[in-house]
Amino acid sequence: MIDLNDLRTRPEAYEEAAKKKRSHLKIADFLKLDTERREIVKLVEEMRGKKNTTSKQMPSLKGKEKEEALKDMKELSDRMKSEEDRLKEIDEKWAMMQLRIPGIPLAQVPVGKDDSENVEIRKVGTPSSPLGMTSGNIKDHVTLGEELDIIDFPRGAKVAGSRFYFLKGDGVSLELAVLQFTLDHLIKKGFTAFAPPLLANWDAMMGTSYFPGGEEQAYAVGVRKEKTGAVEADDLYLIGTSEVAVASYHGGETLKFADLPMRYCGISNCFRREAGTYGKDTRGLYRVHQFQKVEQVILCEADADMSMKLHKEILGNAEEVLQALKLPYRVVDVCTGDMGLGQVYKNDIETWMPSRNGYGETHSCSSFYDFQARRLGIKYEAADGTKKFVYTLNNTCIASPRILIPILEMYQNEDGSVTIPEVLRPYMGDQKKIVKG
RNA sequence: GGAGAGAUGGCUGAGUGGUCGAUAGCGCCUGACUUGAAAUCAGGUAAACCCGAAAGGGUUUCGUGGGUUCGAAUCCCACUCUCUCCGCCA
Repeated sequence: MIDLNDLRTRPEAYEEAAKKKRSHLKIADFLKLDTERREIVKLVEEMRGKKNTTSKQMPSLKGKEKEEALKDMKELSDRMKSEEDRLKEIDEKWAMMQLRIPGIPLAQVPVGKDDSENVEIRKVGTPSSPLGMTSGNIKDHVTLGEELDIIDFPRGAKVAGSRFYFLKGDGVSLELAVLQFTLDHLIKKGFTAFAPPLLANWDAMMGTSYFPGGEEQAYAVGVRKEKTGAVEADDLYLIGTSEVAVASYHGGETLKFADLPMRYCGISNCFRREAGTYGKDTRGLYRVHQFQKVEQVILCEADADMSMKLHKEILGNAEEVLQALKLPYRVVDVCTGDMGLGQVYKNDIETWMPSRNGYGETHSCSSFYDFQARRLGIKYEAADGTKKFVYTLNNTCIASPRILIPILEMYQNEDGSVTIPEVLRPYMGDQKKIVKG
């Protein structure tokens, strides 16, 4: 899991990271438990050693000798049981606590409490009114979607509840077009595409560091019985991103150095409960329970420079898609308070959305160093023969329907029609516009 | 969903209560022979963690989790996965 040697060497760095990431975990508490655990481990191992030694002699013993040995062993066995139970108890606590120890943000990451303190690092394109509009009669995507009969919110709510929707007719084609365009873009760049399982187990959710902590954001199928590990039903979770499945793909494996970096992308439906967001972004396609996403996932050697190089690469891939769609956007450095537990560096891309009269988050690019790899157990054999944990990164390449917001709104025309972005037309039978009727 | 078979080291495959981390073969490494290679022969060859400067020592691991036992790869229970047959099905 966490690099314990590193943690023991410089606990203050982790303490600071926890503070910056607004975690309540006290590293000192963990270290105290860690020390306690090591003492018990030592004790238990000594007892086991003694047991093993005697046990090996047992077959050669006879008569009185054997009887005495049996008596001793019985006694030792009883004492061991209670110590082993104590160890098991502490081990569980220790492991859960360890899962909450953060990755240390890079020095350049701005310190801040939440997304309001993210720092803009560049702006591409100029925020503007929709391209085909001269009047101020600008419609938002909800109105456009309704009038063009390509998005249906009321019926989505009827069938599944709030934050669900139907895409319909050209709305479906537009979504598939933008996904296919993006996927092709990545495949051309040498990415291997995955259509992963949409359900994942606890290990995958934990390994990618969504669990523990994010349980209430995931739809669960089946219930895990505490402790026994037995399952009530299926014990699976609907993934919130294909990253969960794709990053876990090589879980427990040792990779060949020559195969690194691995450039993977996943296309999948994504499911999020969005608990705790009541009343936030309730209108439209911005925050919905189910969406589709093309996600980039990178596994690379344990090298900071290589990781940063790839971070920029996958950030660039996403920017290229937005540029091809001719949508204005900006890139921000995400501050410490808005980062996930394991992330060491993170950029968001925010795309201009006229209805919000502002930028809205559409992409999220994260570097994890070995944080996920340690949880997932993904190693590689370095040139010198030693085994190291890989570094992982991921970034959205496109997420729909959220990206349909700027597309519909920026490409709307005076007559209420929507022009289809040129790069998407080949994926829609050269259709140029979405019109009423 | 029903019936059955199985899961052991990089691979194949032995092992049904004790000196078994585990026979054997393949593969791989080292050495000998050879101008070189092949073949042959000899030796070696799992991982994680802990203690140690090192040499070395210890613990754990035979699908996973429980249990029985002084002692479990081996016996019992549950689960997971794979394969075969039947049923159902996009």
